[in-house]
Amino acid sequence: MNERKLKILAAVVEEYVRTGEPVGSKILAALPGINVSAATVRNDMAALEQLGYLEQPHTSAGRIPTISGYRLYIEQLMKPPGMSPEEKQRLDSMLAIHGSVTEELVIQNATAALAELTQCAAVVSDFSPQFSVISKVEVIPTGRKIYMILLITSAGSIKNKACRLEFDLTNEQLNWFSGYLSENLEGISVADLSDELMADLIAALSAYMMAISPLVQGICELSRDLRQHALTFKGEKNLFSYQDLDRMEIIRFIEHKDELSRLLDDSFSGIRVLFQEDKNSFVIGNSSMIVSKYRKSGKNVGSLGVIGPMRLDYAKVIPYIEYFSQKITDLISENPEEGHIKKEGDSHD
Amino acid sequence: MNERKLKILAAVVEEYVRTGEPVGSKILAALPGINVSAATVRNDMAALEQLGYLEQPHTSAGRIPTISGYRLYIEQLMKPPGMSPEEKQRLDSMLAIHGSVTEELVIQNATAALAELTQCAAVVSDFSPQFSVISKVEVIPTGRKIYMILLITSAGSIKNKACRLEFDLTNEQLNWFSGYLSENLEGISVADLSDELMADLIAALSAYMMAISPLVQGICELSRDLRQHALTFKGEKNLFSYQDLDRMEIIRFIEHKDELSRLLDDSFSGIRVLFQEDKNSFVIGNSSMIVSKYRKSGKNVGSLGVIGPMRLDYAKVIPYIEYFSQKITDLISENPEEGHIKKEGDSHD
DNA sequence: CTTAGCACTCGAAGAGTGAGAGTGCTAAGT
DNA sequence: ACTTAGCACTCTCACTCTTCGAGTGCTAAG
Repeated sequence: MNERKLKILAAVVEEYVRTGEPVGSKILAALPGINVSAATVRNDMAALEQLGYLEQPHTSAGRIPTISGYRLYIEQLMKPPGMSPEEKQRLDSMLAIHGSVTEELVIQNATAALAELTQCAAVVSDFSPQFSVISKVEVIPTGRKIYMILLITSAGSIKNKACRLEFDLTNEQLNWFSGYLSENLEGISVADLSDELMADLIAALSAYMMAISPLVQGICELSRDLRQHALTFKGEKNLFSYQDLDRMEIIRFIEHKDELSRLLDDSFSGIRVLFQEDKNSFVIGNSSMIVSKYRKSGKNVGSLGVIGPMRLDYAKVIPYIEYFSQKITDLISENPEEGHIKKEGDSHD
Repeated sequence: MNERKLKILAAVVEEYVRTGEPVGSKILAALPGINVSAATVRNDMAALEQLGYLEQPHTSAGRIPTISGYRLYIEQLMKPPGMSPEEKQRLDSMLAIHGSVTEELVIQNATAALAELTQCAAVVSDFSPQFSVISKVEVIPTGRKIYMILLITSAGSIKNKACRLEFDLTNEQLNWFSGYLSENLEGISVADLSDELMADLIAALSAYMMAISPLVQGICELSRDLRQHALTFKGEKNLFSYQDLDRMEIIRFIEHKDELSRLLDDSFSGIRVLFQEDKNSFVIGNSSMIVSKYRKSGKNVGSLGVIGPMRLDYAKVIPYIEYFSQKITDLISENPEEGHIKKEGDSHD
């Protein structure tokens, strides 16, 4: 395995990603940087095929990279072009759409930006809400026996739910209930909103349950919402533009969020690239998935990534993902020394 | 244009919708209800082609309906099977998912249900928020110079936005501002939240603007959000499963919501069916779009519909749309006599 | 170790063919 | 006057056959 073989492998990957056609020895020999004849390239390619990095769709076609080929390219061969300050600024401005004040917005914006930039589907599994604290609980009558429950967290996200009661509450009842909730829930960490805590709440309120049961149930549902981290897709429809991804598989993939979710929540660090290694894998055939963790004050609190065709400009896309996950980490981390929410236009280096 | 020709046209439409193959005279002649020979059917089909209701993909193929053919079928020929009480109940239960307490939820659920039932994309343009009233305005500090503005309407929808100020407000300032907003905005109809009203607000607060300008701006944005009715899609991805719809066109269509929005807001009554009449139309080729208005207390306040292939079981889908739009009308109308929010399980006939 | 030369392989694209589905027309039947 | 059987005709689809060319592996010479 010499230098030149690696160079040829890299060239095959890049050329195949660019054109979508199997790459032949003639084309490679003509490439700058490869200063040997087609015959030599052929010999090297035969060796690379032997090693499992390349394959031939059929005897008289060029070579295409195998999964191992892509792996080797991504891990050792590709040379991501450094990002220019202008580019960084462009990315930053995409993050700041509508002045993302809350963590949730930061993360959602970053995911949408990633989908847009890469023309792939982007996905994020955010369980940072679990590490926040209930900062406010309100019950607001909105007319006709309907009451709105609001839960606001320290991370700035709002959950709400409307409930219909059998009877209207008196002001006194409302104030009491509202006060009780504030007393007992505000300051509690979301992770501690266990079903037991909810059961306690229900027990404590049992005397009043007849009247307010839908409200209590609403609160339980909201707390469950908060605890379970949501998986969000952006730009799924980008996937449908790629010829080499099967529509049915895409739909299956999008609809089975649970498997994806399990995978994203796996603990790992750095960037991870996944392919459909075997037919039973839930990853879409001919697709690749690149995921990265982001952190909040040192703890892993979510993963984001893109799903696209295997023929992907990894040298461009991977740095984007790295940049975004680092950026999210900076923006949502609590320690102002190591990263905090800054205004658009500030520099981040 | 006699009875039999109409029967044949209907049969061609139904058969073509079912199989996707051009329909020949032999198949038609064999159909129950058509008791003439294939030759006679051929003569009639030739006449229907002359009249512009049918066309031949090529000389030796069967006939397929033209747009006019579909139109005539939809307007006069199809016989929608009446919905059984069980079916109505099934539809009703789809509407009640998660006990749709607010109008917004009712409408969103109905749209999702429609997409699911028809396996098409469903779309809704809801401007009912314009006819509701601001019932509550709150400003809630959520830490670190961040304040959350909440707008709640009488229809039960919540809009919120987080704003970052330069400095923290004192309790006094917060109470004053909060009170001022309640005083001046609560009870105002959303339709009246004009830019002028906002300008007045800004003028009145000018003395304090330095400190709270992001908040005021946030309010303006929220009021704009409320006034402009959102166009929502559900199940867009269903469209990608249809062979005869072009992916690129689908994407173009979904991304250009403005044209669609213009069309949905057009005033019309009853059900409207659209096809791609000419190549410049923004409607997807080979697709059809069926839209219907729903009302609130007599006023048109939104439209919902489905977008699917032209080969659609109109006799099934159109009644669904009619039923849902009527149901929404019932559920969101204010007059309890003619329709009001009822609990799941109640009857609606 | 590299390269030119060459025979070989195999898919893509085009041409040719037969089968089959469907038509329009004509002439006979009711 | 309308319906129907019969028939010649048309045109696509699926299939085969063939050619073309890109790309290969191997060999032998540099």
